[in-house]
Amino acid sequence: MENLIPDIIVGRLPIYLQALEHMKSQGVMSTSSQELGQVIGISAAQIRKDLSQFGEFGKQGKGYSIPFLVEQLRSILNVDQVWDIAVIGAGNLGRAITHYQGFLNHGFRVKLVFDNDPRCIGTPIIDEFIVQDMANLVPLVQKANIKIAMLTVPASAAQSVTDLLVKAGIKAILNYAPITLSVPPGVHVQYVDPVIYLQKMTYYLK
Amino acid sequence: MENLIPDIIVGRLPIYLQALEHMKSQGVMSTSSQELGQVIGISAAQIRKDLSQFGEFGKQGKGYSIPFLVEQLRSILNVDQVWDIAVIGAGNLGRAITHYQGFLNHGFRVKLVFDNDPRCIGTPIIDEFIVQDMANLVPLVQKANIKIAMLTVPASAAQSVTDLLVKAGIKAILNYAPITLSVPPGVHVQYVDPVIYLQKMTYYLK
DNA sequence: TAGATTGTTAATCGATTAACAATC
DNA sequence: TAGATTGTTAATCGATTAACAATC
Repeated sequence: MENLIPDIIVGRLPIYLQALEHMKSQGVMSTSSQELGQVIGISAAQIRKDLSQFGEFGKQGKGYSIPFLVEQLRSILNVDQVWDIAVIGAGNLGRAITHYQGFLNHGFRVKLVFDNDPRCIGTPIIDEFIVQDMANLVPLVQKANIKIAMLTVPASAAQSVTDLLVKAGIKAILNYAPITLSVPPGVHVQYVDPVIYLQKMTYYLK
Repeated sequence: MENLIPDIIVGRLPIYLQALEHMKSQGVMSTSSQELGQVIGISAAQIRKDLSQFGEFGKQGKGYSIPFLVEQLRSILNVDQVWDIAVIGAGNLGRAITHYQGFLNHGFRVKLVFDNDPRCIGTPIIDEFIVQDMANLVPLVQKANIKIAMLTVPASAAQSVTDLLVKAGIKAILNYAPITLSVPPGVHVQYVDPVIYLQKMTYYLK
């Protein structure tokens, strides 16, 4: 039987991975839960508890091998492979995402870009990226076997586009639109509307 | 004495506000905790409990007046005013953010944009937006009395730029760079690195 | 009035922290 | 070996849910 890991723990794993990859790129070969916790602002006990859900990755008295733990976390998070992504909406944000180099080497690659604006369809974003007609979204996403989408369309279009994405077999949506999406069970959504995060901070200001 | 509200509750208020503003724009004048919860996927009990931290905004048997609750939430979140924002990094993402219309009417306005690339400094992003030299960040942010920054620089520059922002009096940072920032107490940081959110979802895929 | 829905209390559930034996 | 740090257990802390009297 599958051991069910709380979502809140899963959400911390990418943060651990990010910090460990940074240390690794600096040539640091090992760390402790204490040191890692200091860097990312999480208690050492919590890091050890979280990791213990997945195995025993450390050595008493020694801490953790960074290359080993990076490898383990990549495997746990399924980013020891490359996931193709469809970007929906070729406005300023969609194009910025398509240009972003930060996905490479972290498990992701933008493969298709869609828009419904005729002035935009067929134009190149970079060399190989031609903006596709949203009307062809379902067959093209299905054919490319893409499971992840990034949604950068206006709020007014977001739900209807989401319905298309679900129809096309998309299982994970990173949503930049300022609206809560309705999706069937088994489809994951993460919200990254900047306004939500800014308003969370202005509560504490003034 | 100030009543201390848990951060997790504060984080839900902008979601309530977003949904209520959407309903309001549709001409809906009132709602219940049940209905609102359905829309955003949060239990009715939790919504009532959260709101009760700040006052009594509903009427038994009737629910909540949407215009009234919107007004109250805006006031609680301090977005019944307009906050000027400094965007740091005039790359693809920084420029996309500067163009984004979604801040207007939600409490925010991009006021200054900075970069350190000489080929970029002095060029206009839109009519009134000239990219400013990062070397002038501290005095310009101080003079404009800006308290909120959005950080779109590479990870390698993020911490040193953050130190400048803190020096300039910035109290809230929305960080797109893939790195945990170190800030003094009283400075708030929210993380919106897309890779973190994508990796959180790929855990559940395949 | 009768029905609906709030605000709040108490019970449940889940997450974090502290502490330490095991051991590298 | 002595010191350091893990993995894990038990205790604490906090968040969510269920239930219902109050009342519009």
